[in-house]
Amino acid sequence: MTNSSQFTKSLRAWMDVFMHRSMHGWNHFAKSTGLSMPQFSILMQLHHKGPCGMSEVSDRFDITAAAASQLVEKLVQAGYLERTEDPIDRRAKLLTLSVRGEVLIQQGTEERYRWMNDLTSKLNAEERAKVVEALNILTNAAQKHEK
Amino acid sequence: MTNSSQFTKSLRAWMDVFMHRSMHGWNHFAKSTGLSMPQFSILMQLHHKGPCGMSEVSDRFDITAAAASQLVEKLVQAGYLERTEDPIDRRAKLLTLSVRGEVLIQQGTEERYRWMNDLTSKLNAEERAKVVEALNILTNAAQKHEK
DNA sequence: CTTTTTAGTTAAGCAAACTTAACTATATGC
DNA sequence: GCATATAGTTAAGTTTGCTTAACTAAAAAG
Repeated sequence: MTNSSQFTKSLRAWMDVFMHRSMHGWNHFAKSTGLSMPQFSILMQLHHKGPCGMSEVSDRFDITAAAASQLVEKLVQAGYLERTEDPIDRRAKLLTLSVRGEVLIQQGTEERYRWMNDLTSKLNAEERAKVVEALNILTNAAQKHEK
Repeated sequence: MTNSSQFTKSLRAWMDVFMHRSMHGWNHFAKSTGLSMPQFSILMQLHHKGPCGMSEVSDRFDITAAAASQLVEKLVQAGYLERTEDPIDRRAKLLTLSVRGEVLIQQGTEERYRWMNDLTSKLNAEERAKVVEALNILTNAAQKHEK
């Protein structure tokens, strides 16, 4: 097998198992909190990208401004989000995760992380070191790639 | 920093960026196919775990048998799934991805994979080798852990 | 200063996911 | 063999996500 196809194969295998597992986990967690996936995804987005306006929500999830507004309204009512007026542009709103929202996402991440941790708990020190190094390489590459 | 907390930190950082990105990607892809996320998730499950009965779908997604039956019906109508009678237990149904369903999931995986590939395209041979090794370690660990 | 964009909200209505309840058909336990 | 449990379907009704359309308010353009 060529190096390149080995790379492809390893990437695919890992993505397959990891994505399947983590999607299931998030779904399950979202349900346990009483939030729908669209609602939950907005919290995730805020957590990941930081505060933003309403329009970024509708862009990101490819829904109308009306739909975004309604989803956000529910999250504000439930206390997961804070929606303040943007002082620079008073038409715009500034959406930020509330403490409650932040805690919720942390808990979800914790559960997801725990699976990874269990899974890697039987690795020896050398293997763990290799995993750390590779994940750092990937995370760096992703950050460069995003911007 | 201790080794253990370095490990935790690397794991978290990678999970955060990767999950956010891939969930967005799947959402987008599902929307482009005209399938809803619940419908799409069933196809993903079938792809990942292989053929199963109706009850496994309702268990897996934590929905009633009625809901599962209705979702599956739509997927069968759309030609993504085949629903046959289980020859051993004639009450039960055997759900399998059709060729069309398989192709759909392959396409989605392809897109997700392409992102990873772009992101890693600037890595040198040594880095790629490290990534391959680590992902193989993780995939193996996950497979042991699942069963 | 007036016109036009832009950001967001609200209301009405449709479509999809989901539930409960009643049902059919097959398998299992006694 | 009969009662009971299990696998799945169908129908009715609720909830939620989403859209379009009409709106308010502020910013930008002229």
